[in-house]
Amino acid sequence: MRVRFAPSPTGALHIGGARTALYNWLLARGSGGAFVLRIEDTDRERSTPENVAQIIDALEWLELDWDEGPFSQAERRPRHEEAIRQLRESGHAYEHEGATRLRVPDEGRTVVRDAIRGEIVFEHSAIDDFTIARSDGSPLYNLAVAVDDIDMRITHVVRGDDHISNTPRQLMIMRALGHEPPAYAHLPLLHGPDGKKLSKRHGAASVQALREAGYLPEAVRNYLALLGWGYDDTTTFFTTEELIERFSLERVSKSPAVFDEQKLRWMNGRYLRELDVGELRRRLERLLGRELPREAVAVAQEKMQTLADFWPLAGFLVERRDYDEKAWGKVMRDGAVENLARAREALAGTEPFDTKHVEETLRRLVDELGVKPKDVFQPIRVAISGTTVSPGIFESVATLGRSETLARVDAALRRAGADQA
RNA sequence: GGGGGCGUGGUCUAGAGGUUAGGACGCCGGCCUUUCAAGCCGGAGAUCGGGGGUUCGAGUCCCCUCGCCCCUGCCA
Repeated sequence: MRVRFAPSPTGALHIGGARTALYNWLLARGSGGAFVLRIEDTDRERSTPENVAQIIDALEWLELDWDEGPFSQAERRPRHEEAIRQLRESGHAYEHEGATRLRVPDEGRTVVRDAIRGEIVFEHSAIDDFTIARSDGSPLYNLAVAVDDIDMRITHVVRGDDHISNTPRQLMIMRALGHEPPAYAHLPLLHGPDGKKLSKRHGAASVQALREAGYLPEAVRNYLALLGWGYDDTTTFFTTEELIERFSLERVSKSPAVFDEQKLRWMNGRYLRELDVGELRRRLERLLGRELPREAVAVAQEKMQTLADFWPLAGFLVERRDYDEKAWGKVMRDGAVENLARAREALAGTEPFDTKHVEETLRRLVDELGVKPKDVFQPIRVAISGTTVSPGIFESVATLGRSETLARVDAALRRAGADQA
């Protein structure tokens, strides 16, 4: 099996393209075949080196490696011109106002045998003679694709649904050139929440945006695999090996799917929690560009859904930050300040200062004061984290350490005192 | 306009004539409980786009219809 991913470099790779690449890659890896990367850059205005680099970058991040390429379609122009010449000489194409058009017979039909949709019939009467080369001689999309797929000995063309209508044209070119076409499979398109085909206009849905938002490539692969494909009625999580083994075109659905970031977040959280702390720390440090204490990472892990969640949730374990005024106002009232002062005394004597002993200390204090747990815990939480949401309070306090915890509590007590005065 | 594709809860899907239409995300409630999550338990939500047929029986087969999307470019 020889498959290819042939994006046109129009900017960041969006998830629709990423899914097409993934499916092709799964097919190649599952069959022991080859995955060819070809950049469709014959439109010079849109194809910039930066855009090409973005695609390569996205594929690398997704860990979808290719066996051949990247080939530049533009660089194959001599071969395309040769094919155009051949078509004109054989009478399959003719010149019209300087451009070259393929002669489409009025009679007959071209049948596309699609692995996902079955046979699709196109009556030739509905297809006009179409242009295969501009008047300056440069080859156009349908010609270049047909020639390249033949030359690169592609056996299965797996691409988006939006190419179905172009398929009979490409088939005609291949046959006019004397070649048997490969097999085809057209994937349902990915739509935005507005129901339209996904494009750059739906901004956030690019691979680079997902990376920046803190998603894991393995989670993205799993999620993307399920957008348009299903294995059975219950399995949701697949290792990449399982995807390679189980993926098949026969089970690809026919209807368009809508990208749902909430579900991706959920799935990403599940993958995140499976990571060992060291690995999670490495990934966080790479994303945030700074070193992080292992303990802070361990404490935050169970509450993160994306890597980007770490800082807002647990950044206070790394550096002090300002109080959230709403949180302060809500918690630092009634007996809160007094409870906080008592907690300070108790923690000052806690030995050793670990999670277990911090918990014992604070729970004992709750008993002594005869208040509800949160009357003691929340003021501490606000004092050390600045807000009402944080990882577990005992772990947080222990991770922060005695001196830093006491310093922050003291600062909060001073502020509370100033408030009253 | 012409051609093509698609239509199962808000979303992703299972279903290849006989199931109380299954699962997942999200949502609601409960448990847990130190906040928020996670986890566990439970719940609401689909007359399978609509209408006709065929059949003892249709989401599954046939016809019609509606809706959405794609192509229709000297873009890809």
